[in-house]
Amino acid sequence: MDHLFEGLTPAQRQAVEHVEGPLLILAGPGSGKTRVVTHRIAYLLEKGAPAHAILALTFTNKAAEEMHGRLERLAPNQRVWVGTYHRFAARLLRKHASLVGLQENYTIYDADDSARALRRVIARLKIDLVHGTPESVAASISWAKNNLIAPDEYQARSGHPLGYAIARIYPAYQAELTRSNAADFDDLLLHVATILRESPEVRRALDDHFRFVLVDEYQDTNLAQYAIARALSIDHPNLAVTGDPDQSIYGWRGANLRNILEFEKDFPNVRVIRLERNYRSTKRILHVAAELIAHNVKRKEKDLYTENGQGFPVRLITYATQKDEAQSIAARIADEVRRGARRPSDYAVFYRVNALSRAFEFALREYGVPYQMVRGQEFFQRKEIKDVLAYLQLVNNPRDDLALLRVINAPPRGIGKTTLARLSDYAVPRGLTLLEAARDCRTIERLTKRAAGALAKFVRLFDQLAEVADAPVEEILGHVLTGSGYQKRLRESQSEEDQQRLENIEELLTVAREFDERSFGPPHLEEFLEETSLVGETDDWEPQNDRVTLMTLHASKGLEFPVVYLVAAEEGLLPHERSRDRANQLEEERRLMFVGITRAQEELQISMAGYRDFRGQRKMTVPSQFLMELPRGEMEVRDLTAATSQVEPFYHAPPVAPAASAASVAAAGSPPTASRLHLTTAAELAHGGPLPPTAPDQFHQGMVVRHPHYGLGRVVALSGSGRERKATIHFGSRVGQKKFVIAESPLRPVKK
DNA sequence: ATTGAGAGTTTTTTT
DNA sequence: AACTCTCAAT
Repeated sequence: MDHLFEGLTPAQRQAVEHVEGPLLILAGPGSGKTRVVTHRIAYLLEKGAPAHAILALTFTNKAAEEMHGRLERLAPNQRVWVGTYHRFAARLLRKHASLVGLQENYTIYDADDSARALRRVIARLKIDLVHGTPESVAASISWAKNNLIAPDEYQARSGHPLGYAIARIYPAYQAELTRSNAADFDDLLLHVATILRESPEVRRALDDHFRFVLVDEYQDTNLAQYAIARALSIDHPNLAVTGDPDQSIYGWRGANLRNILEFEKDFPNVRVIRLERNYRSTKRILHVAAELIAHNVKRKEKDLYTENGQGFPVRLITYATQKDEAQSIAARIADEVRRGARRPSDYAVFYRVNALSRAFEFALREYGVPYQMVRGQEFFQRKEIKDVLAYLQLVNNPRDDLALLRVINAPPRGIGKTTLARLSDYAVPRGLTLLEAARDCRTIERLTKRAAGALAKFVRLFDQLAEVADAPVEEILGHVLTGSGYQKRLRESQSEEDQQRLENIEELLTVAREFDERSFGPPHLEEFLEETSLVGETDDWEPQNDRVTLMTLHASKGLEFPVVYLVAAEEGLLPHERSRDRANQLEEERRLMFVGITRAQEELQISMAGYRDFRGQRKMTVPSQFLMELPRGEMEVRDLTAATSQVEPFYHAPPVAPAASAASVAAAGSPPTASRLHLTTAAELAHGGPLPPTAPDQFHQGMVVRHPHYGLGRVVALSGSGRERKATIHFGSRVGQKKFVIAESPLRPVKK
């Protein structure tokens, strides 16, 4: 057990040894918090706590993975539940869906889906949002949900012009979700909190099951999340939370600082441990951070200190233009890497908004420096991916009207606006889903013959897909792609864009295949869908990739890098213009900058540009007010407004890194493609032994193959792995579909 | 019903 | 600048 305490300070050790009762760990940046938490879990396990009794909740997938990885090294193969709040809630909701009027196969709507649903509701209610947009309504509803205000409890606050509209829209929106058997992100938390409040048996059982609950980034907890953690810690109040009020940057999502500032009131006998020693940064960096954050009024004073060296002065640089800023940074990185002083992965560039990444991507590519951009969601947000996933969603949950609307005319089937309006007019008064209504298409008088025919055909497609709903996900996906004609349409298209879409769909097939391989027992469609809606692309960020990291300040939380470039420290961006009016929002922006600064281990550069291009316009900038709050004595301040850098690219990326071409933009932005494909192949080689005469991996979704007896056919769907890999082939209408185990079949790919 | 052109708008941050 | 939405032409 000693290995768990090795190298820990007394304070850290106390935290690790704490077993029973509430615990609050106030951990400054770089104070070894994750280490303490994982060691404590390992300690609990060694003390005999069963793994399933431990629940660790994080805020982001990235944090969950980090924790899980470290835990795996300390205590291998222990099945401790480590995951995000949303994932945990999604699982619980699966089990107890009926308590809140849902079925276990409910669909999770992402922000985009819920915006669509909301727009439909607003249109149906014929509400004219005089002083507002659907987005602002969505924000208000989200706020209400995060604060556990149910649809019927929502009261228009005086002075809120949208209030009355929202008081009408919110219940209707919620009814729409329930009717569609769907939950939005906020619902996952709200529903679970409701279940825990209204069903004492369930609450007690879960409280009893999860004896030890840990919450990371507690300062970012909103009321719904707080209610969940609290409800699980009543009979067994072993709730341990870690957090740092100075790093609370999710106020806009309903995070309530109160939760951490008053934890001690909620749990009177709480043990408070402060971790104030910083192991990460140099003295100078830490000092700059401390000076900045001291300007916040609403905070608990904290003494950050470090035994690390002074380090280099923090650089504060003003460039002439955005282009100069990006180019000099790229040039400097390229130079240091070329000289062997550092590796690309030592560097990170942080910006306030994603839109700023472009200039840096461009410059880094120009200098041949490999980079990876951490960007939320992206992959799963793409049109073609959402379309294809919507088919799966509909198969999984036929009540999902939104999914139906998305796919019913993608690819075009001649089912347009008018037909859908008529269908909806038929469905709504009868309480039918759109799919059910479509089944009645022959009896709906107002529909044209043509429309009815198209609908009937779609229903037939759905029924065919429903038949394979229990197959491995990759196989279902295959049937979707062929059956719907989606893949065919893209394949026949001439446009470059559609070819890219095809590749993205290939990628989705790979994701599905990996999911199938990873599952214990038969893969479950609904689990796949849960995973894809709750996991952003962010999670593909690989620290071991030797690339420069580009990310938003928000995404940087919890990470550390030897060299940090914090760019675009300008008024309107940092602090962002939308947070200037309210004092506490301004403080949150300051905390955001604090988070960014404290990611740096050895070197930090903060920069701004005199001019910045934004939305096509070039505008003169104003330095961030935060810059005035930094201690100039520690810093090297330079104004390069007059200078313009003119350096040739000289560093050339190693072969693994993408070359500078149009295609590599995507590759650099979304590393998964190559690595995923590669990993799958390797795994299969290990798994399947010597390869059969026909390598299963030669077969791809949609390709043409030859069978000695049946002749030419096309691959409809694939599933399984290694020797087990099976292919469903369509040989034309006379023969129909046949399924083969590839390794034992005489099938051969046909070269084009 | 579908497509294409023009107008208008935009995301701050994430699950 | 890039994206979405609306409206008119096919």
